[in-house]
Amino acid sequence: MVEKAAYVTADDLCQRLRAASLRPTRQRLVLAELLFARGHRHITAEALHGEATRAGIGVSLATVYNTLHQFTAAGILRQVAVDATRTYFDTNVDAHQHFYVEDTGMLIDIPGDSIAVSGLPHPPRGTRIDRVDVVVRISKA
Amino acid sequence: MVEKAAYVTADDLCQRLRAASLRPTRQRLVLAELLFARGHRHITAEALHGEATRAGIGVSLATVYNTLHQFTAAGILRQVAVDATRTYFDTNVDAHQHFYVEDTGMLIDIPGDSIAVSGLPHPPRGTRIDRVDVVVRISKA
DNA sequence: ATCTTCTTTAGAATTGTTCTAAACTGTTGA
DNA sequence: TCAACAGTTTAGAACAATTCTAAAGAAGAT
Ligand SMILES: [Mn+2]
Ligand SMILES: [Mn+2]
Ligand SMILES: [Zn+2]
Ligand SMILES: [Zn+2]
Repeated sequence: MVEKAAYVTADDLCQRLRAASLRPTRQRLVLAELLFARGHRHITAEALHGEATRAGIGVSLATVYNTLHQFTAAGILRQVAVDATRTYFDTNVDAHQHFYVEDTGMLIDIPGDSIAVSGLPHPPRGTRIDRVDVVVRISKA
Repeated sequence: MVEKAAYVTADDLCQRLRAASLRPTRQRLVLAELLFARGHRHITAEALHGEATRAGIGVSLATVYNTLHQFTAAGILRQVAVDATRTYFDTNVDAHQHFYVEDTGMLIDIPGDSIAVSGLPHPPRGTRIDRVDVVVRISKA
């Protein structure tokens, strides 16, 4: 709901990792900084690996995947399923929805309090609702 | 909206293929029958290939993929993106939404007229909305 | 029948992701 | 301070889903 402070210190990130019982290694700090230092992001593993590499920090792709999954398990990231060919990770873990630009593969947040879904039938007996995802697919013109 | 007749004849299927400028080959007819002969289905390429093979008809996996994509282009199938690891094809092309059972990978239709999404912001200028997908993720207990 | 075009297919290739096991690093506490 | 242990990283292999290639086969038109 409330936007995070624009600047996040290395110490902040350290805390966050410790809180998740993750050792603050060089790799995790670099990735955490790329992910969380400036506002929210929607990014794929490959893209994040590219950024780290371009930034001159050696992080293997395996570590990027490990880290993204650990962060997701820790609840500081979430996955968004919009396209069968790539997995997006979202640094915004508040309830919210997405525009998906099919031409470019870009995701745009829709604040959680702007959209309402009504008329949901009961889930099948023996199941409970984990989440309601809304993806608004848009394209040029 | 209206449910299709329970029985679909081979001739029906032929027509449908011709209407899409697709030659009614043995393979396409077999796949069309598996897909459309009895109510609606949500199925992956691999699963459909398995069914065809088990039914004793030789259809290559490449042909299954080709056919599913051709049917999708023709508007008699649509794809559903719920899980990054597999692509589901849906024989129900009317406006409707889904429950997704995360434990089993099963999809369950939610009639289009039961759910309403309100409060959608305008799409970014220069884009138009193609579709609004709602996925209700559910799991056991 | 013949020709043309469309279709099928085996197998290779590609993509995105996960696994393995060995080397390395952070943390702890003697 | 430093060994010892547990947690972490990584290259590379493996895997799963899907697409591509190019050659052989089947359909429709004449
Ligand atoms: Mn994949
Ligand atoms: Mn895939
Ligand atoms: Zn988001
Ligand atoms: Zn459906």
